[in-house]
Amino acid sequence: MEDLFAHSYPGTSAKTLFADVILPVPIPKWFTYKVEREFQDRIGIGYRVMVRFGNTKILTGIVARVHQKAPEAYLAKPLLDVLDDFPVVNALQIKFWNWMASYYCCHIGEVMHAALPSGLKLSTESRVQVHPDFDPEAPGFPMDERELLVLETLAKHDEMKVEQFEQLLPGKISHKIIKSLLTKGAVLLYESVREKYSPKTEQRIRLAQQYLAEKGLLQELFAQLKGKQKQEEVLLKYLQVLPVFQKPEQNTGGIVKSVLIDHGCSPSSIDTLVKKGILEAFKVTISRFDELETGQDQVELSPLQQQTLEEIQRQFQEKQTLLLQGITGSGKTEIYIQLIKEVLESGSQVLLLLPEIALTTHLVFRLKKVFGSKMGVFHSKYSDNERVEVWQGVLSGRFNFIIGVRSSLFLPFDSLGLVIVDEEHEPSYKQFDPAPRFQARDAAIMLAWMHQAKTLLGSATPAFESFYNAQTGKYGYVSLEKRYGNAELPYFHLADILADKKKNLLKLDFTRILREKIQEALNKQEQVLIFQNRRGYAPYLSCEECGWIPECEHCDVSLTYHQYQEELRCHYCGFKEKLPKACPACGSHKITTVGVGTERIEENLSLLFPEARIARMDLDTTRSKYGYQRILEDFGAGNVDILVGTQMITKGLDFDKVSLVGVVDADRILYFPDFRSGERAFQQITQVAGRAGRREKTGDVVIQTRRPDQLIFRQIMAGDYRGFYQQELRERKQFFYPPFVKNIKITTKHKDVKTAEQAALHLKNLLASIEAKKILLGPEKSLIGKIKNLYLFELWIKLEKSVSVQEQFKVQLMEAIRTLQGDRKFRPVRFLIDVDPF
DNA sequence: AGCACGCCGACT
DNA sequence: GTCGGCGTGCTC
Repeated sequence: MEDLFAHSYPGTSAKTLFADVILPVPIPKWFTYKVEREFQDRIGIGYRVMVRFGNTKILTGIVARVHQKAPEAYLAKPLLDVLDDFPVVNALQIKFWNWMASYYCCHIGEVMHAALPSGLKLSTESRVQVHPDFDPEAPGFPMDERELLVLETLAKHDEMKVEQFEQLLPGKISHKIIKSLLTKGAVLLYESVREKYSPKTEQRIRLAQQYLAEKGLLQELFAQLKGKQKQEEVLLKYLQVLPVFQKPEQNTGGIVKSVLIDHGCSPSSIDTLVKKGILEAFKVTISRFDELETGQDQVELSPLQQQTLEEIQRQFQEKQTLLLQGITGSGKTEIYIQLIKEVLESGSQVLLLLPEIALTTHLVFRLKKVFGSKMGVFHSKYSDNERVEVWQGVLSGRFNFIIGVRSSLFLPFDSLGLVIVDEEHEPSYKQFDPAPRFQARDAAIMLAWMHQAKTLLGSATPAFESFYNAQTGKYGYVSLEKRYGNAELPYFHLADILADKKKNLLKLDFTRILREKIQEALNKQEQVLIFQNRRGYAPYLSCEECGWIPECEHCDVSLTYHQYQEELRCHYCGFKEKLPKACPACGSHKITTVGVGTERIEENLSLLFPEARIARMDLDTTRSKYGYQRILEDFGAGNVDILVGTQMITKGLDFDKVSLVGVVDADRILYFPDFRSGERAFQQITQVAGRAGRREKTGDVVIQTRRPDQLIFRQIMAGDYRGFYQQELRERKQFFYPPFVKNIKITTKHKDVKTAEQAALHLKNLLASIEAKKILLGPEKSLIGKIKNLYLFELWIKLEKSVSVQEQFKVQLMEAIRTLQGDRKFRPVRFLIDVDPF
């Protein structure tokens, strides 16, 4: 009987509901909470809920499942609250999170943490208040001075955050005092929750209704205001901007207050009129993004582009994923636009992933012109509020096309039709830290698959894995390269650093040929790009007498010299130190800089070419939200002759006047202790070289190296990606590197060297017994052996390329780590797992 | 991960 | 004696 009743009124079901909640904690579990009656008919998958976790913490979680099965092993706690009227996360996303957690060996809570903009995560603060029943006069417990101090301070405010007491009393003592006051019943401790997201509002002004109804009143009013010139002015201005008597309905929306002020009205007079009840002030919620009309920008495809587009469409019929190889400036953008248009017209959503630094370029403006306000941009420099608005925009359907960085994979899409990953070879698609350490390109393919959508990977110099997958037929492949000749390839010059040095021709790190080419370009008023992949002034300092090098106290790295602040800094833990006047080892004053950073190159250039206008673009000069854009605009406008920069200059520059590109130190890219260094050198040098010469002009590229005889340079110069690929592939096969094996890197972290190493060694032994074709390497001290006083050891696993083997292996790997952590000796050791590491 | 609880050294 | 170190266990 009861059940029948429950069926007809689901909200009053007699059965208790339970919710499995994902919480942002690294525990490989879902947590089951009881759903109280009041929440039963407004809960479901993807709702945010507030729960008590442990004794004190209050957390925001996401509901992953609602069911009726009470947990057997424990008593479920009740949900404290359901935060939304509609789900903010959909079931597909939860599926995606689960995949990511299992593929990248992390906890779903960590994925959730990365996925939700923090504006959607509630923060709780512990607050303290004087207990309402507390009587300070009552003879009760004796209070000591510190307790009285806290009570006194508290009495002045009606409530305080726990952290505020830390200023009053040093750190941890305040905790104790509050605790003792709590047991004495003098104070009340509670968690207060606040929504972090706040909508943007705008102050508006309108005419009070009564004046609108009766015209006579207004005339009277003007008579009254005679002599009050400023106020009269405001009113006149208002009527001028908004002719409310012709169109009374327009008064409701009023005018933006700042617009009136911009028209020369005095803010105080406006306020006075509002106080008198003549004008009304009100607030409206507005979007943080400009509403743009969908542009009418027409895209014309060239015959080659049209042909390529058709080929892409043809291959998409058979393949889910497709690699489009096309050199920069070959017209990929127009093809993207056409594809996106078609998918949007069919009613599906589109996601275009870009590496972070490519996101502020003309490409975005171009797309904005075409797709207008239906396109959302998701930036890493966006504020939290802006991110929440993009999230909500996808949820509400306001945006059906998103262009964004790797984390835009997590936006709440419900019907993706196409995902494009541009510059798919870019290393910035891989997240290093913290978990989930995912590769956005690969995750995008999985996400697309879950949506039954297509993925298009675009690059001029594809990642080896992608090209391999295309070669083996796993992906489709379309090329957008000119077939005959390489008319667009610039003239390459290899400059031998050592040879010039011997002949005394190397001046301030510049070879003769590069100096001459720069001078030539300057004479012709053409622009120059100088590429140096190291920011700062100099990597490190060294004593000329004894060779002493300043090192960080907490990390196993040398300190970087920052000229501007005259200090030495650790890039790993933030440790700072004033520049020593004398060498602490031998007392010598001859401390010199070793190595070259962008700052130093900039300085050298200004010495070599005093008449040139030089700018620098690296992490340090582009930190602000629009810093990058400003430098690019300046360069584009021709206000700069020479632009020095890191990898950033390989992106987004598309200027006709660049006739010369210089690579200061190619060896730095080439000799990186990493199996991908060759690949990366090929990609980076090709990319930056591609900036030289456009359209009708052929540019020059000068590559400075100590080893000009290397094969890779000839391949770069010939634009021979395939040749390079073939040769490199043979090496990868021979030495068991991806794409022939699956790499997993495990890093152990502990304050004691021995323990860190032993943990890795024990893990290796446990893994050795797992049945799978594999190679185990290490443990070896990490490249940077110590960070923040924790020692790091690495274990590399090369696993056979079989999905089922990998899945099993990962499960057993997690088990092995759990076993190890059962050993008290290894309990405090942290194990970081990196699947497909770089 | 955080956080509380609990058992040991170095100070008023 | 207390304070505060950090090893240990737990979170629905």
